[in-house]
Amino acid sequence: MSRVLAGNPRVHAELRERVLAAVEELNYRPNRVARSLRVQQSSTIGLIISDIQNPFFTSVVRAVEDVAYRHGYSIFLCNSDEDPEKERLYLNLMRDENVGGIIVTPAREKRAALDGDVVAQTPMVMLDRRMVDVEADAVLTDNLEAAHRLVSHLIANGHRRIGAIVGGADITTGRERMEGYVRALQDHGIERTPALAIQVIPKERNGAEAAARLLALP
Amino acid sequence: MSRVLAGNPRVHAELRERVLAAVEELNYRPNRVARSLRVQQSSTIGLIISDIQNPFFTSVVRAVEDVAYRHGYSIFLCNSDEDPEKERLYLNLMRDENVGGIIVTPAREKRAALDGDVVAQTPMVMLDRRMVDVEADAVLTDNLEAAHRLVSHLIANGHRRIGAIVGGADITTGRERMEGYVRALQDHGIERTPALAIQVIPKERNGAEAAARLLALP
DNA sequence: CTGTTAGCGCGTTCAT
DNA sequence: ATGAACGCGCTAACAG
Repeated sequence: MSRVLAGNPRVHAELRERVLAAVEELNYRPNRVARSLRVQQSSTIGLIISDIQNPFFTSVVRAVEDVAYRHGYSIFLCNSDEDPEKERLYLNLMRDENVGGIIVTPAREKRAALDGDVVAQTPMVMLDRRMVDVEADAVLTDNLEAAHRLVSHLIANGHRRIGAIVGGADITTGRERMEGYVRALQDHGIERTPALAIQVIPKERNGAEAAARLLALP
Repeated sequence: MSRVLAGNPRVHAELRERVLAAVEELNYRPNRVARSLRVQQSSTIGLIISDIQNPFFTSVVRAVEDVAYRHGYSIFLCNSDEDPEKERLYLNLMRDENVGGIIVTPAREKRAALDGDVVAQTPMVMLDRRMVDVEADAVLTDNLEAAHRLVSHLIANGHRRIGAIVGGADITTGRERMEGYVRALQDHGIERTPALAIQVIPKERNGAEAAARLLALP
């Protein structure tokens, strides 16, 4: 039976027919949990997102789910909510669930210590941000360059008093974008006003508060 | 060992210590797949959403994930993308994964036939929309009443030419809201202009197109 | 080509 | 209070 459903070619047509008939008759469905236990792997990808309400991450989720679906995989979604402790818990959980792989947008650059070595046991890819102390592939944008160009563009248009709201210094994106901002100002000989640059944990609410603070400046 | 970790009280303190020490030493982690196979249940909730990029559903996902987390459950997320066939596949998948329960926002009122009876085998709750041919609890809003009040409000403010863009007639929300719209017009003796009421599958793109059509009307 | 068997890692039951 | 054995449903290996 296993062989028939697995598409093993070395089975007689007649036997295959009989098995398929029985499958139909009993509307049998293979138990994925048992299968997963047996092969020590599951057709599931753990997706640990740092903020499920952030539209950027939403489109990530959508895209990942999309190609996973096309390949017969499904998604174990976790929302770390920018909380390293929750992230750690979920990372361990994914390992314990035998997922085929993990995609994570790390909440911080330094990861909290993991129970055992999740990374060694489960394929993992980082997205949008990195954990600096973990050896794994990552898909990233060049935040420094992007921020630098952004600020340079404003300067070219005659602006001199330029603010910035970016992620915390302990998140790749925040650190790099801040660096791009600072360098662009330097490169154009503009003096920095520290109060104009704010770093927050990247949630909508924090950004709004920071913006309000900037706008209230004299 | 199993007894210790399960918190079974009938085990000697000294033995418990020894077990705990070993657990620590080997940093042992229970295998959730094996557990799930054994108890025929998992601490996982299947969440089948009809459009992951819709901010309404995003907040649903967030909320569900939140309370699941607090109870030690995690989320198996699926995006049916308003496609009944994908929904059917995922419903079956959730059953095959032995999830503890399913939350679904149905893509259509009439569900496609399910392989076997998923509903009989797995607790299920419908959210925002119903499947009319499935016996299960549902958490809903009163769409008819809401649409009725909305339109009545516009009428009270002097408007007479009122358009509507709602979900398809084969989705609970679409059907009910349309009914509220129609009734409100009737109740205030306003003649319906059929071209003003459009029903589409509720995706951002469809809504934008419909709006453009409405605005192009003479 | 096909039937049988072992074992994945648990929780539970049956004996102590 | 604890150890031993069984079986959840599957796949892979082994034997015919």
